[in-house]
Amino acid sequence: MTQRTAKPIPQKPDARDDADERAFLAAYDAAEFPHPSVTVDVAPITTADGALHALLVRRTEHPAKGRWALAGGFVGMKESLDDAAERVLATKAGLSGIFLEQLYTFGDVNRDPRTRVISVAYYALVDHARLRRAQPEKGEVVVARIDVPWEGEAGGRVLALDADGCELPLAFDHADVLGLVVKRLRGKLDYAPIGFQLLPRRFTLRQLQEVHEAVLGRDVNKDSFRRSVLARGLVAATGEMEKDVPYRPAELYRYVNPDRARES
Amino acid sequence: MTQRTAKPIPQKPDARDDADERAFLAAYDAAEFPHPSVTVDVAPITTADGALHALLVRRTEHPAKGRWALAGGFVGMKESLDDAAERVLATKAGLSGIFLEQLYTFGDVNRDPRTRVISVAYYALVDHARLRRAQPEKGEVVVARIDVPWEGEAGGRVLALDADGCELPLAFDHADVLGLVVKRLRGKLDYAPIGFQLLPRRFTLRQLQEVHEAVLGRDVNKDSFRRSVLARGLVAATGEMEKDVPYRPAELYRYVNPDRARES
DNA sequence: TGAATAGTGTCTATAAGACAATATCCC
DNA sequence: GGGATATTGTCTTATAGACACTATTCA
Repeated sequence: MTQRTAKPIPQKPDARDDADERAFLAAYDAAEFPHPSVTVDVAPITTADGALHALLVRRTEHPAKGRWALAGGFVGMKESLDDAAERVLATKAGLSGIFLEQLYTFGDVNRDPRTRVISVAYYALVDHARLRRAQPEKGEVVVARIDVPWEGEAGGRVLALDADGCELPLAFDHADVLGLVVKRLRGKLDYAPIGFQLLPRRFTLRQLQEVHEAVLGRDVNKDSFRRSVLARGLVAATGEMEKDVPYRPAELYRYVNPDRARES
Repeated sequence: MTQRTAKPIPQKPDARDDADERAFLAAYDAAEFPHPSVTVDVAPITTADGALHALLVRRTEHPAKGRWALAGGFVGMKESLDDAAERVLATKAGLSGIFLEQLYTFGDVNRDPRTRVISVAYYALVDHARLRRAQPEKGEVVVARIDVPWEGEAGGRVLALDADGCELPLAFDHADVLGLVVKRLRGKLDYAPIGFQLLPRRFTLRQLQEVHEAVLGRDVNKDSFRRSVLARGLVAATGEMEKDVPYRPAELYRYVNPDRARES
């Protein structure tokens, strides 16, 4: 899912230190001091109608009851952060097997009224049709348009809007999280192959361009976009053509991992 | 320090919901389930002799006693992550008032042999002279050369070397943390003003170029580097000149915040 | 045939790399 | 003066944007 995985820690073969360390660990009491709660919050993101959209879940319990939130949940004691994010995405948003990456960890003292909660935020990228079909095990979800009033490239104050353009009230600091998602995606789009994650496996170059425009929030030059995408060798033509379009159909492309080892 | 700060959550003025939520919060017991420990680990980074260096502290206690680690500590219950990082940097590394930014959160289940520990990693950028002078309240520190065997742009397996080129054994997953620091710095260097953080307030363009070369791990073209730095308006000439150099002295420049609001 | 978009070719402006020439310091 | 680096200027090359033109589909 991400490039971070634990490597076994090579232990120095020193018998005295080993016994010493075992004794220390046996006496260690993790409950000696109070610990904060740790949650993961996942923002499932897609593009549609030239804008970024996110799946939000309605909170049925306090705190922030009735507001809209990211898919979140507490991290289990025997569960890595990545695993927790995957689980939350599957149970709270009904999505599995999609691109998922850690974003940032939010740890201000009063960000949750219950108690001290530190939240590790993730974003998930998925094509629009799949996000529309997503149904969680229970609860109400909405695919909200994420509106970032233009503040340079920053991605500042964020609004979530429903299909009628009405603002959806967001829970906790989730507006901040979504703002940072937008900023991160804008920053990564140029050098990381993330646009493909927002499309079905086969796509036209125009669709890819529209994804880029939706993420960046501005038009991109058609000619140089096509040139640079093709020149970088990130896509391969399939020979198939678009169907059921009222104009000349475009060729379908697919994403190719250029040299096997690519950053996630 | 970073751009993330809590905004007050606007509460819907609904009297019944309010009372409802107060009752819920009063009954909430944060200790109902076991919680992981949360730490911050800070990597103080500088450049010297054409390479990245990091300040490491020797562990005097188990676990990983005797090994070298980042400056770390547990996050207090009434302390934000950023505040915790600042405190740890001041007490464990003897550095304050320098650039500090969150990197990534490491949460694999067995990354610490004591118990479940989730670590929010930060990096701090400081000029070389200042890092050399850093003295923590107690404990032994070293400024280690960080050696990243070339793996494309990735920043992979990492070695920490002392002044004699001997490998310093690293504690926990801190080699992974340092690898990600290098990768992040290489990625940000081109578009974020972080090179300046690794230099004193006044510096020559050659010094800035040497910083870029140390971070990127490769030579950069002198002419176009000077051109692009000057064209972007990120630096301003001071009129002062370098002193005590055995060749023609270069002009000293300083970093200028181009239009007030710049990302951190 | 007309509307709409796909796809190609060419020209230009801009940025990056290469290289040469001159300037300025210390020894 | 000699050695070293700073600084400026010019030429070449790669890339991005602009624009024109042809191609292909459906209505």
